[in-house]
Amino acid sequence: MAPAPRGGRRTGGRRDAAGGGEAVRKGPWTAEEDEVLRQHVRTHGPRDWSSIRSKGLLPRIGKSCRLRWVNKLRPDLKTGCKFSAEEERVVIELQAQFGNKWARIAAYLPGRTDNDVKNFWSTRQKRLARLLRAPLPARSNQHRSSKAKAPPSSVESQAPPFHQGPCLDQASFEVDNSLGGQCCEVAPLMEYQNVALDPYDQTGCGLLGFEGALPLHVFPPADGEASSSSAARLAPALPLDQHQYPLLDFPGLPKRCVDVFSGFVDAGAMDGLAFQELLPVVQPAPMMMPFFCMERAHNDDAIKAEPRDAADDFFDELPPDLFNDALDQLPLPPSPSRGDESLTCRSVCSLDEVPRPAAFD
DNA sequence: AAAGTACTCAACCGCTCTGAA
DNA sequence: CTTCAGAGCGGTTGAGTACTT
Repeated sequence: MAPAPRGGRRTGGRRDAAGGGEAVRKGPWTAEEDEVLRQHVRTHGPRDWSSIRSKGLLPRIGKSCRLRWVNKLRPDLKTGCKFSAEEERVVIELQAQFGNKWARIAAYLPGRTDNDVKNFWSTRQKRLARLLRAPLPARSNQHRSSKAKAPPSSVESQAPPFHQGPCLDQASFEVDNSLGGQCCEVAPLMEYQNVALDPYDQTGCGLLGFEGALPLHVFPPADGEASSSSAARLAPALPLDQHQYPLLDFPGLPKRCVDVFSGFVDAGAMDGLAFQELLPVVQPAPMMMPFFCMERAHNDDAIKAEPRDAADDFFDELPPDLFNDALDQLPLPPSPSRGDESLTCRSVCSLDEVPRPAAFD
């Protein structure tokens, strides 16, 4: 049953000086208005929104008509169902890739609109902020400037710098001055989120290992591996022996989720979002964030035998090169100058220079 | 049951982009 | 080249609902 129409804000029309004095209606749409709009689209297609008002069909501005169609009336919309875990995963992945380009992200989610994605992300941010018991950060210039004119060729061709994790605006992690004040780039939460959610893992095993306190690299598929998203791997950006390994305390994790001795978390024992949200909370110190080493269980028959869920099928239906494209676009961090690679989170070597953990070979 | 809080989502605003004149 | 209007996008708001205390 469809929920009762929500009360829109600023209901009631007002005079629109630019519209020739005719009252412009705002606020919630009625079923009659929706039908008029549908009829217009049937006749003219989803365009000429302004003509709806100019022809006297509806006392709504074209902008409002377009929005109503795009967000509510389009026949292919998934209405009334929450984002699935896989949709969440896609959003997180693509948000890390594209930033707050909701329309672009929504293009990868059939039946979802930019508004849906935006609302989902906003809700998620609030939830995370609450979990962190910290207010959302003051809006960064970086995000404010999303509307600022950027060189067109660079905006689309360059993904956000690796260190500019968009999630939470890096809010909750202060610079760790214990590293001599040199580590000025806070490791983006998104990296951890990505790993926690294991967006490349199609095995369903959900095993995530934590081994250190490093940012990650995404490895391209190794030779001979299928050129699919599942071949992507994450690995520490720096040699393990260059870093201290913090003792990790996961007070919030259900005991059954953590194998204390192996250091692996059974992410499958809790839903992805909860696990993901827990991560920032349980980190003892900013730069002591553990990294999570992807454990592709190629050889684990038991894991392979686990039934695939609908989430996996969802990914199967995505264009096979979707994530390859995304990975291809991951910016290569600048090559480090010798000797300072341990100083900053982003001072990591190019992918080719990153040592592949033996576990992946 | 009431009050408070969190969540969802529709719809607005302001701005940028784009193409036609 | 400039102007202008329409389309599109991202940010924000606030009402209604769900959940918790």
